[in-house]
Amino acid sequence: MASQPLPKSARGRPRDPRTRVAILAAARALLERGGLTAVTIEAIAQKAGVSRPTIYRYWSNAPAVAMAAFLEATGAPDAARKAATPLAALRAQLHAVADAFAAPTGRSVAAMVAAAQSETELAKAFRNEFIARNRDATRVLLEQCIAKKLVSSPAETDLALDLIFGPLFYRLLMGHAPITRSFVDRLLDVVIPARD
Amino acid sequence: MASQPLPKSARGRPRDPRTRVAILAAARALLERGGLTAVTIEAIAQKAGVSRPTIYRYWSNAPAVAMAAFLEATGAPDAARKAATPLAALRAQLHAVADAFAAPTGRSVAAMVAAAQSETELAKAFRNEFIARNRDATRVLLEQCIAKKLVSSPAETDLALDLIFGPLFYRLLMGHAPITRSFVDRLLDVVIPARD
DNA sequence: GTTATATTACGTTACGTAGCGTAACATTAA
DNA sequence: TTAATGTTACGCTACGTAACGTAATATAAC
Repeated sequence: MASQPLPKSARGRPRDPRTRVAILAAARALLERGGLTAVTIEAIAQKAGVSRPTIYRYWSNAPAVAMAAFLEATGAPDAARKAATPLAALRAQLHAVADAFAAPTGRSVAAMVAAAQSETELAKAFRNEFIARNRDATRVLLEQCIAKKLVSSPAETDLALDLIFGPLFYRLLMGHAPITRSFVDRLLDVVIPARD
Repeated sequence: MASQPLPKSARGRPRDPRTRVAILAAARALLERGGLTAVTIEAIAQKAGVSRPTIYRYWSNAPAVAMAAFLEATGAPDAARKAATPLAALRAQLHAVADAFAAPTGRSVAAMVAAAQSETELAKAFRNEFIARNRDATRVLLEQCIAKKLVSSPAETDLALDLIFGPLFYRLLMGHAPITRSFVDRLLDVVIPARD
């Protein structure tokens, strides 16, 4: 009897899950230390104890690996959970963003923004994952604030998001001024002044 | 009488001014078409009709040439000259920025922001020239508006500048929404609401 | 003035290196 | 038997530099 061909994923030698993990961990470490230019296939291979061709069997090029590593290391924002009010939650979440941007992670974020400028696929992945994640989480909190009339509601939520995240990324990328929690507070004072 | 040694620039064969011009023009053209990755020393050399070593005698690497070409092509902002009031001038200048960011020039700006992430020297040059130029020009107009009480004065001018340029760069780099004149207008409505 | 000489710009050629992306083949795990 | 992985080996692009010769200009010596 001719047996049905098994699905690809079940035939042959399975991928060693440690391979993927090792590659991403190596890429992440290289990214944080030396920026995007340090993330070469050769360096990843050596650091991860994996052969170069194997990496190409997972991703198409070095920036793609870097992006995957970055996105996997960057979970959904969750700093706002134990806040009492939506406004406090919003503030807490943006403080967390400021902290991350000011820390070494910030350099990785900047590197990914830079990488996304030259490759469409990377740009799409970055926008749909990292940017959207932060924007959406903030949008939810912002709309809760509006619904509960905790703030003078801004004309448009999307505009407000640009007014909040724009300056944060601007400082991150230009480096003309530090990214602090008080900077976030002053931004919020302008964009969504507390009611009364 | 032992004559003083002449300044370096007066001895020997003078540089052919066309060399520098040709290199920068070639770099600029390559930058606008193919982004930063297209600006290689080899491509510049070929397009400019100049040898590779000659380029290295002027600049240390390809991104440095690209930055020089970009900065030379980007003069000081001047769109605000024939405006009637400081507020109109401010608006006109920022409309010009929006137009530039929405045009092919915008891609060059984004490419330079990206390049500035990996090299300190480039970052400094970019910040001190391009960013400072735009910021300073806008600051002057903004302070005129405040002095004449045309707007509700923002708490800090620098914060206002971040709130204006931040979202513009944010949209340029992320590409999640278009950069239009009405976007500028809505930004200004929030950051410096017109008085009364 | 005319002629040497120093100095600098530029081209040509060549070199070694890094990193890329791919192909061929052997080995290993299911 | 099938597919994952390692090993090795290519060819390619671009880099950055070095060596050499020549062109252009200024200064100095006569």
